[in-house]
Amino acid sequence: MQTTPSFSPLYQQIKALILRSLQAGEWKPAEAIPSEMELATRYSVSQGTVRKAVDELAAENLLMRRQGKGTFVATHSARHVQTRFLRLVSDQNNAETLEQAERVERTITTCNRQRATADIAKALKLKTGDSVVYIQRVLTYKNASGVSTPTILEDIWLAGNPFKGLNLERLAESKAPMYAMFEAEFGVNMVRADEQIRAVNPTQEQAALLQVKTDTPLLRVERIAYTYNDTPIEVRTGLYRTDTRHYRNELQ
Amino acid sequence: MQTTPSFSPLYQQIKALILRSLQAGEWKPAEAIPSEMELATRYSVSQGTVRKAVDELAAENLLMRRQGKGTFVATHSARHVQTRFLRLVSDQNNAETLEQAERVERTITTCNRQRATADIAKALKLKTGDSVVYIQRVLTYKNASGVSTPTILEDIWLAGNPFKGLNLERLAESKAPMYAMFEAEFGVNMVRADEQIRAVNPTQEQAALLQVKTDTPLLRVERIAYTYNDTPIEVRTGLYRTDTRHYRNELQ
DNA sequence: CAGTGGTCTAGACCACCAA
DNA sequence: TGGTGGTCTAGACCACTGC
Repeated sequence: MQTTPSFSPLYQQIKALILRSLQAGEWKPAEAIPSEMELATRYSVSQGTVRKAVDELAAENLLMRRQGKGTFVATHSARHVQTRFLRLVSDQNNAETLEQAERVERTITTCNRQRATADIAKALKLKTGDSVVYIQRVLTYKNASGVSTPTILEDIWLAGNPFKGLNLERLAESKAPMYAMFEAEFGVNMVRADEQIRAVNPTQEQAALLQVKTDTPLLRVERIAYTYNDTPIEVRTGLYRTDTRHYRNELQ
Repeated sequence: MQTTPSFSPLYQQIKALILRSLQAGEWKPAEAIPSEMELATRYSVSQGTVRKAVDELAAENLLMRRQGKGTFVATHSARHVQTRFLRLVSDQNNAETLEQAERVERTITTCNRQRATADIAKALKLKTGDSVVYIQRVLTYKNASGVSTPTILEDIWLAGNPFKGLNLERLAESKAPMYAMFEAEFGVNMVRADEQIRAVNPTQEQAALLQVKTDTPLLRVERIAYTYNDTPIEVRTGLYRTDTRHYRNELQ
């Protein structure tokens, strides 16, 4: 054992190897990866070393462990993690709301291919003018009384290359959350995101889409989302109404 | 070894014992706790079991490990963790800004003892009418050109009991961040917090204190902060100007 | 140099799951 | 029943710190 080519702990090297396999798509989302013993023999290390590598990947939400069953590649399709990246929740955040799976309607208002502006290109680590997919959509929540409230307006820019063939039709016919669809249809797994939050007023057009007045304070949430290896792949600007909902955060 | 009175992993029991010692103040913030070997003999378990318990406490930011030196009780006084609970950062978030330690001026506008309202009491797990300390303050940032901008307005309610003797003078004379002072003077260590974020407009009074117009959109950040064992001990409502700063968040 | 945390191993046993 | 992850141990060695 103990190959140590460059100097880093063995388990970090194993972690990098597993990461590479994930990235290469050797194991797809929701599939099981080989057992700890198999990985140990494959990499010629002890089970404990594999365990530590897998522990870290599980802590970063790239893998999911299930005792007695195996270790699985994280997926956005699993029921309880669909809202992993959506921090806007109802003010009466009761079990009820979670049970009812929050009837959300997604309306795509725009979907086309564009040339990246300097800002977008920089955030996605592309060159200005490179092809990107632009999407605008509105999320509308329906409460128990049947009242519909447009609540979230999103402008989304996706790196063009990984999303060849994405268009309005394919978006519209997908009923799954967007990240679950990206994963299933394009093999793009969102793993991490940074957000910057500000309070703003909407423009005329934005106000119309959210059915609010232009002097309504809204949250503007600017997100950059990453796949494996810190590769930025999506820029997303969300406008959130916070009259009956709030952005929740836990500080540790 | 292997006592297992109730059923939970040994390392969880060890973790609970260490937590109890922290809570009881056996080891003060910034002090070293006993070495892993000492703890192992003290609790009659192997070093590996202690290690796993300490690992989890370190992951939760209750302990800090330093190779070759020891394991230390987390503190809000340490230079690089002073802003652990303040997520509002400059838009040009460069090294410079961090270096310069962001000249902040804290102005206490109010400090008195009050009877808890129903809302505050509930959040702090007290009874309506119990004694609480109320503080209002303004944080003003000074940039390199010497321009001062009042940026954060905070209303703070503290559980009365742990903060006996806290008054305007003691607050005013403390130059350290508030949580560092709480820790040093009252033995209260903030460990975790939940925040709810909305976009709002300020009232007349709030607008005056932040030197903005009443139609300026602001972030309202409602925080409940906890000590050991998930005991709520502070309710804090912040109003943040986001014209040159933003609330940053990392999603995983 | 001695003492601390960090890594790695090998092996035992437990808890959970499915067939 | 056999396979999976989860716990626990004992011992070896490494890397960092400070005297």
